[in-house]
Amino acid sequence: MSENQLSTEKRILEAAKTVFHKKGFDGARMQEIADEAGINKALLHYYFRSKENLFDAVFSDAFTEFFRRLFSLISDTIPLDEKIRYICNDYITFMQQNPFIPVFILNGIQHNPEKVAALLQNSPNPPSAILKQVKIMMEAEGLHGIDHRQLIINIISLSVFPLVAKPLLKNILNLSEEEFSDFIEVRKRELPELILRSIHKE
Amino acid sequence: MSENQLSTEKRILEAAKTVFHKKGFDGARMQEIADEAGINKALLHYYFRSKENLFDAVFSDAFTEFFRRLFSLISDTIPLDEKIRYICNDYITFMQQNPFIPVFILNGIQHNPEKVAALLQNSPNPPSAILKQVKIMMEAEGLHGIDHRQLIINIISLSVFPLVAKPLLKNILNLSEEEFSDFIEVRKRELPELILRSIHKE
DNA sequence: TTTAATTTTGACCGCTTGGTTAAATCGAAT
DNA sequence: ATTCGATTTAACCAAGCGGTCAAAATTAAA
Repeated sequence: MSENQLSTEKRILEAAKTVFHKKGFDGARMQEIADEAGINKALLHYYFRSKENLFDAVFSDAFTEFFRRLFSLISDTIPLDEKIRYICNDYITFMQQNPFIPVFILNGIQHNPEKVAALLQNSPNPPSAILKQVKIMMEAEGLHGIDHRQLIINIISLSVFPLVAKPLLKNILNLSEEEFSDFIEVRKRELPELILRSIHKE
Repeated sequence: MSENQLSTEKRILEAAKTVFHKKGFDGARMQEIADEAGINKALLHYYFRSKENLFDAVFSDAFTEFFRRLFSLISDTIPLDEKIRYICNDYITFMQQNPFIPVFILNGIQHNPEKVAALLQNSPNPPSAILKQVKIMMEAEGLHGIDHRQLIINIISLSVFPLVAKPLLKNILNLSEEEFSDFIEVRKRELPELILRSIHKE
């Protein structure tokens, strides 16, 4: 094979990722993916039998990467407050680098709920185990003021949503691209403190 | 016109709303909307010239309703803490009743950013005015610990995101429909307190 | 060099899509 | 009853869609 080229299969996956992330399943065109990969459309079907198959591959990747970070950080053995700082930072940064992934996943769930359920349950860190772990950890630190599930959802909401709604927020807050970045940087610093204050009894 | 029937145009809009909200622009089919409205497909084009036009009508409705609540609540003259309580409650309730709207709007933004910008600027309560108002109000109450824009985003994030990600959360937290409702009810009570604690200097 | 297997292509297919059109139907005014 | 405009329909169209296929090009094995 040639010098700097990736394998054809990898090129296809990269192209499919670009197109599917931006346009979703219904909005994506096989021809556009082929063009993006610089190959013939028939070759897509040679490697992945159908559009559905190709989408599944892209979705699994995105979904796995999205939750691997969260779940592995949560199940780490560092103290709770440090954990919260890590999650906010790590998560926000990841989504800054992959701006289309959150909405892509949200739509993907509606497109095929059963597959998502299967992906979650077959994860190396299934949600049920994570939940139990957080609950135990919070009890160990004497935090009874808030339900552990509510805490998790708060962390995710505050970290994820502003980037999910980025185009909207930029418009509402009238921010340029740089100003929006600054705005997010401030959040990275302040969010953990806000969350920690919300769980420590005063 | 016949007894209990709505006007044809209203019937079309209702049908389009149902289909577009659930499937988005790309996933929706004009034939499906026609069937849902119980009319011929050509009639859609008689009232609205194109799919794009019909979508715009539906999107404007959803978008306007979504932000009218927020903006009118914010610009009300009640005290800040009461305002926050109202927003959390009202907003969460609205989205419980219109589960598809948030993701629909999020996708709509990607589909036609310029139109969204226009809708925002032509609103009776443009964002810039709202922002200024919140800033003044916070300064009047001596709240200098947090940027007013960060506060607004926090409120929206905590209220909206759990319902945007409902199918995912139900799965992760392993909740039935009723249990999820209960979970959200708890949030309605606890969110305002959490937010208020985050802005009052200890 | 010949052979066999794999990879890539262009041309093609059947179907669905948004959209059009001419004719039919209806409602009210004359 | 006739006319006339607005409404509704069935039939149709060109374009675009996902997908197929046989042949060409490439690579590896003999």
